[in-house]
This record gives sequence, C-alpha cells and structure tokens, in this order.
Amino acid sequence: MGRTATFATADAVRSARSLFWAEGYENTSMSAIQQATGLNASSIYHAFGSKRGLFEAAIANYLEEVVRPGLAPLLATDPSPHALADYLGRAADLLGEPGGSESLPDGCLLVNTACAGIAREESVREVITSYRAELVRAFGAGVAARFPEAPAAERERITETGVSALLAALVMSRVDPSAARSALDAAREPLRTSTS
Amino acid sequence: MGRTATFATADAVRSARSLFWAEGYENTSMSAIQQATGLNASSIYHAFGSKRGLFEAAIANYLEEVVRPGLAPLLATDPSPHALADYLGRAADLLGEPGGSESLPDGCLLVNTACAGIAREESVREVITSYRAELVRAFGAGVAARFPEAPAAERERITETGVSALLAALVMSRVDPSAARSALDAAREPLRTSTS
DNA sequence: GGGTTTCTGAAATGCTCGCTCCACTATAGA
DNA sequence: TCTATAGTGGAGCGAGCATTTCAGAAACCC
Repeated sequence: MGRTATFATADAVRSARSLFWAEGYENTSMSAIQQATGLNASSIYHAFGSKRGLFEAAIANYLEEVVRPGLAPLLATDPSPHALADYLGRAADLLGEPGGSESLPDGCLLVNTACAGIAREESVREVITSYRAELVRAFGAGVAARFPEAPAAERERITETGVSALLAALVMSRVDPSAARSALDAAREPLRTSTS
Repeated sequence: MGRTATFATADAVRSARSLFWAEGYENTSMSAIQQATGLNASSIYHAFGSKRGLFEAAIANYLEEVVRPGLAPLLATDPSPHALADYLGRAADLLGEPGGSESLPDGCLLVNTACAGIAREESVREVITSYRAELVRAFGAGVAARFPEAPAAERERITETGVSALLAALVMSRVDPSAARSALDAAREPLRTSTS
C-alpha cells in the first residue's frame, strides 16, 4: 500500500519529548524538532498532524516510559515496605545536586506543562490531574506497605505529604537541586522512624 | 528636564505582572502587554529597556506586593502560634476549588517561571532560589511559634514539608484546585494535633 | 517664552513561527 | 511489471514576534 516510513515514530517521539521536557511546549520550535529528530517537517506533520499532536504523543510516551516504570515497584502486588523510601531516594539522586554534571535536571514534563500556558486547555489538565492521581495511588500503596497498622487518615496524610514533596522537588530541581533534595529528605524521614 | 510620563510605571508593571503570571513569560506577547497597559511599545521600551526588563520589574513587584505581605505575619516578632496554619488556610481558600468562579487560579508567578524555559538563566534561578529560601525562613518561624519545645530537626522537617505542600499546591491549582486543597490540608494537619 | 530634554505614536524593521503545497520517490499489492 | 498509495524534501505561505526608528508633542528649567 505505498511507500513505508524510513524512521521509527517512537524514536521521533522520544527526541521531541526531551525537547518539550527541557524547554516546554511553547518554547520548542518546529525547526528545533526537525533538527533533533532529523526529520523533515512534512514527515512530522504526516505522522502526527500538528505540533500539538506530537506533544500529546510525547506525553503519552513520557507516562509509559518514564513515569510508570518508576512507579511499578509501588504498584506491584505486595510491595516492599521500603519501596516508597527507595523511590524517593532515587528521585533525590536524580534531582538533587547533579554531581559535577554541568546541566540542571529538567524536572517533570507534566509538572512543567502544568505551569505553562498550554495547561489552560481542558485535555491537558485532565492528563495532569490523572497523573497526580496515579502518584497518589502508588504512594498510597507504598505507605500501606510500610505502615499496615496505621489508621487510614494517617496513611493518607503521609501519602499526600510525599506526593507534595515529589512535586515540589520536581519544580525546584530545575533551579536549585539542593532544595529538591531537602524536600525529598524531609519526606523520607517519617518512613524511617515511628511504627514498625 | 523634558516631558513627564503620562502613566505610572507601577500600574504598568502590575498589568504586565498579571499577564506573565497567567500566561508565562514566553507566551506573553508585547502586543498583549501594550493592550493590557494601554501603552505604546516605545513607552514600554523607554521605561524598561526590553520585555525582559519589564519581566524583572514584574517579578520584583510580585515579591513586594504579593509574596511578602502574605508572609509578614509569620516574620513578625513573636508570631502567633496559629500564623502558619492561618497562612496555609488562606492559601487553600485562594487555590482550592474556586467557588463557582469560572476561571482557574494562576498559581505562583515564580513557580511557573521555574518550570519554564527562561528558568535556565542564572539570574532567574537566583530569584527563585531565594524565594524558596524566604518561604523556608517564614515557615520556620511559624513552626517555631507553634512548637517552641520541639527539637530543631523535627521543626525543620515540618517546615520543609509545609513549603513543599505550598509549592505543590501552587502547581496543581492551575489544573486541579481540589488537589491543591488536599495538599494544603495534609500539611495543616500536624499543626493541629500533637504538642501544645 | 525659548530651548532643551523627555516622552509618545505610528510605521516598519528583520526574523521566526507553525504549517502547507507539490513534485518526486519508493514501496506494497494486483 | 504495472499501478495505486503513501512517505519525503524543499521551497514558501501568511502571521506574529520583539524591537527600532523617527518625527512630533509636551513639560520642565531658565
């Protein structure tokens, strides 16, 4: 049925994803995307319809390849009691004080998007809302595994606190990684002490 | 000494500030600023040098007229034990579930900026870093007033947790105000119970 | 009131933006 | 092999961008 594409759309999406992630949707130009993907504009428009369509593909890919693999240990059946502390520790390593690296972390594609003008669009808001809900679900499972005996209200409070620390760290990492680390360290503390 | 300006620069800065706040720096066009301020481009460039200069004036004004007045009760000498809980309560009212209002909150100009491309610039990062430091200082004073007996490490943890909740709420408010409220409620909880 | 200085309005600068068009190429099915 | 179909490259679209220019208008100082 005609010629076949000479590129893998998944590769193109990943290239575009890192641009959107680092620079934001409105600040990423089509010509930058062409350069990063090595693709011609017409190929991109043929495959994704518009810059906006490519952005949505990038978000879907981000959730699938970045967010969910990280949360998987928390959402496993019968997760480890240390799963949440481990998750926060990994986040602190990624976001806090880049060791000698010259460039700052980019935070989170979805958090960055929430703070941008494009967040005024309903469909974008929905994605971000359900992203946070997914975080709450995963963190909640991690807290339950850590404090099985604790009352539900208490676990919920710890869950919310943890999610907030992560979101705050994702924001601050772009600007002041040590602040990101502080936020995550403070959230990890109650997982060490008290019960169990 | 020549002609005098027919407009108050402070008014212009405030108008521009709300645009930057709602739409972000890169997404706010000079023509939108001209329209909002009622000023001609040449007047703006004469007064502020560039769009970037106007943005910096908007940030300074934001700190002076929005951030610091809110934090003042916490930084007063001998602040009330409820000062921090009150602050978080006010934040929840502003950011959470706009009651029938059609439009969403805009979050925080500086948090939004941290998530945008312009945050890659050193001078912008400095402003945001010291903004968070100011929040930590103020919240720390509020926590000290609430829990004068608590060990320093514990107070520090509560402080960090509170600041993270605020930052997370500022992000989420643009997209899902009820999530913003959850984050702030969870942070207010430990200020009610325990000691005293 | 004259002269200097400063502010203002309108037009236009060059540039980049997202996107489209079209001729051309390559492939898959008949 | 022939043909219908789909991908690609390149040039170019109009619109909007931040910014500049310049002539004229206004207000201060003397």
